[in-house]
Amino acid sequence: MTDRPPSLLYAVKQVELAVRSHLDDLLRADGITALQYTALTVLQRGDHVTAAQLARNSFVTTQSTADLVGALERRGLISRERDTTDRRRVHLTLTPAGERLVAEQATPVAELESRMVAALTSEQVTAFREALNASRAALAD
Amino acid sequence: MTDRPPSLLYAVKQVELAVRSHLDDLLRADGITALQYTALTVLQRGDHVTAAQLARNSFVTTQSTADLVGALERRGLISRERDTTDRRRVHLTLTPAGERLVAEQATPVAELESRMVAALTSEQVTAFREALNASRAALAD
DNA sequence: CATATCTCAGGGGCACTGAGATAA
DNA sequence: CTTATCTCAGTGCCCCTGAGATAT
Repeated sequence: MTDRPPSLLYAVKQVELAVRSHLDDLLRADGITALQYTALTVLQRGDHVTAAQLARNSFVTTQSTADLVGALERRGLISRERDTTDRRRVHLTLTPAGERLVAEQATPVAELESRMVAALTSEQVTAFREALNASRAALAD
Repeated sequence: MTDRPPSLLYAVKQVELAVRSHLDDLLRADGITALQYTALTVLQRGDHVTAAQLARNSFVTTQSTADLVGALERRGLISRERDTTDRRRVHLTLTPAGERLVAEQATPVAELESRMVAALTSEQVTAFREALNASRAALAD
């Protein structure tokens, strides 16, 4: 009976759990979760995102993102605006408070990432990033 | 304004979301979640695991794993046994039904993993695994 | 009519805090 | 007395299915 290595799927999950745990610690004072923070950074990178796009991008249903969006709106971190040309769509935008929160956390979050890959060379980090991107692309329908 | 690459933390989360989505599809017929399946594979690899060990290994509190363990016990997939020498501990073991479920899913899950890294060479897969392990180790307290 | 987006209603899983019982 | 493990109670987030309204 040879000892198989633990699966890559398990390793990915383990890293994600560790990241979430540390992110939740950083964000506890702001009263938001790691997932909510991630959504804010997505909105910061590209404006005029809708809830449906957020859902497709995260492999979940539109309904699931409704909770997320609702929580962020209640906290005044994002605003919702009906598209004037396609009135089914509701665009999400960071409020000034949302922008501020993301800006304030940028440094601590970057430090967390640096700590995560501290044992790797910059070439290894590049390869790591490419492996993650390839994995994500391969599993996207 | 240079366009920073999306963070590694985000890339890890994206891959985890994709994996979970596919795992949930595979496991829906069995009535368990991706996280519950992961717990079963941990128990398969090493017996005599306790809920507290499971919690520490997953960066969550003991209370959080209580729900998980309870759900798996209600489904008859694991059994709980009080340690005779240290009677605070409760060891978790796969039942025959639990063993069977993990065995039946081993092939589909391995195929999912193969699909994920199909675009990578075996050397790149090895490097990927090592980067994941290093990341996990760096974030473990 | 078919498709896309969003919403409402209900339910289960997962994680937290806080508090307590038991045992080492 | 201190520490570790487990349990109970309560809360909120996340995600699902199913159904429906609205717009393209």
